[in-house]
Amino acid sequence: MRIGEVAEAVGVPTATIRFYERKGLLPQPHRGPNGYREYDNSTLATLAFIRNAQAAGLTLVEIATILDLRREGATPCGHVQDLLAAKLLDVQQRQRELVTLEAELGHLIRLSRRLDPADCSDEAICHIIAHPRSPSRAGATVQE
Amino acid sequence: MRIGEVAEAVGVPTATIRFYERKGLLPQPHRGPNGYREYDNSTLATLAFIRNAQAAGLTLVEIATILDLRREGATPCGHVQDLLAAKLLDVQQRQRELVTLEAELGHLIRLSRRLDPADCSDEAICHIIAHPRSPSRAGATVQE
DNA sequence: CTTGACCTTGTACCGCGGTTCAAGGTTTAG
DNA sequence: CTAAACCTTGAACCGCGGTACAAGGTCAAG
Repeated sequence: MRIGEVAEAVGVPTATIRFYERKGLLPQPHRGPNGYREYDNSTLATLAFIRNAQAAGLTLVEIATILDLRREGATPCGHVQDLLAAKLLDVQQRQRELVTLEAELGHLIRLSRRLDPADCSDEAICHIIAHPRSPSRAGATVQE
Repeated sequence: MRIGEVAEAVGVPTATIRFYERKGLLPQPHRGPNGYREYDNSTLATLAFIRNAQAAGLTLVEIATILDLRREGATPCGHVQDLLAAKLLDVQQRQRELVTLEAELGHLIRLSRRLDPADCSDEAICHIIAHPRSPSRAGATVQE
């Protein structure tokens, strides 16, 4: 198969397939006499795997480590278990941060309904914001 | 005050202060005879505002729109209310995505305890992954 | 023989929020 | 006088996951 057919079959742009190749997610494919990349069905399987792994929240670098293990002949299942467990912790941590942020936003929105814009001083820029809840107590800085 | 003192007082690198200036978050400051930036207390207030707004999950571009309104002489409170309301929806949407992802990860991890690595075929790469839950039903693609 | 669809490569660009580096000028303490 | 600590500018770089563009080669249909 040529790259366009693979792209069509998997629903991914050809540029993305070349990008994955550069990143080591896909092996260097055979080349036809014209220099065109030639793929077989295993490439479709790998691309499908990448999609599923992405859906599980894994990064391309993490996915690459799995594919590398497989190419070395190992069974990457143990490594995958580790990655998934770590990812679950990440996701739960992120959830906690978002819950904190949600509470903060709710707090500010409720506050904004009590405040009169006429009272908003120039120096405060906007008096709705500038009401940090728990100044240093409930740590967990959030970056979105 | 010079940039280093401001940085010290607010707890932000000097490079970040110049970066904010380039992005329009801070106005062009007065310059001393040596070309050094000269700041007054209003800059400290603006930087504190930026920190609080970031803690509320606002992006620098969003914060800039607030500061711009204030510099035009307007009271940005209404705009801030809109931003916070939109941000709350974003956060809640993201939470839903993370709950879905958490469930998916839990599913895969449980699955991995039932599967024997010896059964993992080469072509599947890893049989733990490749079990998409609700193939197209519970939409909400997650990008982390 | 030309047109269009496909392929090749290398390179630059996107948002996001900065950080770091290079090459110089200034000021301050000893 | 000299060294350290400060300041200036412009520019490149980081991770992340691609996307886009330019300039060319190849191939099939009409």
